[in-house]
Amino acid sequence: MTTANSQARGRSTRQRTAVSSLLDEVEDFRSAQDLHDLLKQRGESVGLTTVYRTLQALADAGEVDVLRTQDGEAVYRRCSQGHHHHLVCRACGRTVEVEGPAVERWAGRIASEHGFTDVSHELEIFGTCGPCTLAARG
Amino acid sequence: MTTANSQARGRSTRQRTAVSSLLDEVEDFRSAQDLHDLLKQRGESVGLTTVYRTLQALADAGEVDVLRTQDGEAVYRRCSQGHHHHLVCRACGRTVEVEGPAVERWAGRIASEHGFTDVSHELEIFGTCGPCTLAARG
DNA sequence: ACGCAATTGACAATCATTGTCATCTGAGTT
DNA sequence: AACTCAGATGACAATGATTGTCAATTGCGT
Ligand SMILES: [Zn+2]
Ligand SMILES: [Zn+2]
Ligand SMILES: [Zn+2]
Ligand SMILES: [Zn+2]
Repeated sequence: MTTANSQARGRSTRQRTAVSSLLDEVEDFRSAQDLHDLLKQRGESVGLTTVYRTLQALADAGEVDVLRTQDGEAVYRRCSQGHHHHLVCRACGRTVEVEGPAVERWAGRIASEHGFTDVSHELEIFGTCGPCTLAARG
Repeated sequence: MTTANSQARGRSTRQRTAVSSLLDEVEDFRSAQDLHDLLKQRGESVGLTTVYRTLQALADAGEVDVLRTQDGEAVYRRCSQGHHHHLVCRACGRTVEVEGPAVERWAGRIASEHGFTDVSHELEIFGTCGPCTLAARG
């Protein structure tokens, strides 16, 4: 019989461990390619295809958040579990998780008022963080 | 001298007119490829490259809104001028423009609380519209 | 140690988007 | 109306992220 606790997470491999623990250390949103390069630098080389698949699996499992940069590239970040949004610095990528219960309610109400079902939403706030604001002033 | 009123909009060509007036008629978010196909159907054929360039110009001029589908494809729609958000059907693209003054205030407050400046935000609500919900039930 | 299904990764394939560049054309000028 | 030429077009190639393929590898239960 299977050891019951590994919640449909598949086998434990060197590659998955490497990707997962890298995500624990990096705190900004990063592309699959970025993460792949970082792994190579650290000598924990993992095939690019595997990086993509692992990230996808983690995203499906809700363990990482995915969003898209302005040019459509997917970027990943390990976030806290519950539903939340992001305040992201355009200059350096610094990210703060934020919550807005009122926004959640508002979105749900708007959607149902218009007869939409199976509702979800995406909300990101972009700006220039304190340090970057200072840096930009010289 | 130039006729002064054409606000840096470039020349008036058959192709640009075709794309622009197509956008007036279509009310959902559509990809460049979709719009290109629609034009072909209508006998107003326009090169795909030109469709892309025209959409980009319109987007830069703030005359169309752009957002990305879940798989990263850019979709375009002629919207009203002011700041607003969208309620979009995942299945058919049907779109409703929505406003949320409270959300605007919330986003600004959150950002300044964290020392961010030059703030903007993106907010889209996704769901299945009434007709598509019915269709999905058979 | 054994056996096999899950996993990996080099490589090819896909697909939206952008770059190239020879050709065409809008719109002033004569 | 004919002339000019910078801006515009479009067929085609190139890019770049992501996904598909499949033979070789490996985790893990036996
Ligand atoms: Zn910053
Ligand atoms: Zn939310
Ligand atoms: Zn619909
Ligand atoms: Zn807003």
